[in-house]
Amino acid sequence: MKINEDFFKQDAITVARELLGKVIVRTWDDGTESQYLVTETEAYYGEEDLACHASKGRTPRTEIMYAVGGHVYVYLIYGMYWMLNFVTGSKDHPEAVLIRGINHIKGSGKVGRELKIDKSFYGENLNLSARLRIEAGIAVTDFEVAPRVGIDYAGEIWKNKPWRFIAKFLQ
DNA sequence: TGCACGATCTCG
DNA sequence: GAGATCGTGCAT
Repeated sequence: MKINEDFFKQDAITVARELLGKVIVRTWDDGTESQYLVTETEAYYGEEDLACHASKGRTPRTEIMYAVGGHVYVYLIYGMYWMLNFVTGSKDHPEAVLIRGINHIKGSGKVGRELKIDKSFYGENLNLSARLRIEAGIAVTDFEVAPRVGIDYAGEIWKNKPWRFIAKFLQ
């Protein structure tokens, strides 16, 4: 079952938590589908969040984060890994949720590789996409909260925000 | 027009 | 512990 299309209009922290246990459905070029349960996420919230790419303002790369929730934000990191994010919140307020883990797969770089994410997914609308959609999955009430990973440059305040969510099942 | 660096992973 | 590998943002 498809989720409410207003789901991604909530703030990034809420969406990151609620995304645990949801299902990412990937439709491949040959028409077959694969389903992945979301197990780990991170929230990036607003220009004031120094760990958020939008903290440097609107650029061609971050532009999509300023769109209303429900769009896909992807970017290349370390020249080899495509990171999958979902834009959240309202128009003109940059927020996104990074998918760090699905099923048994841990590590956001591996998530992008498993789902065959690339530049062409940038800006995709989840409510219209033929390749990617989110469906209601199982309720996750047992999860861990932790600081985000790999953002030492963001300074004490932002670096320590407990905006990483890890589902406790299947660990 | 050039350069340093990253929301990472894999292999020694 | 280092290398792979390249788009982005900022300095020239």
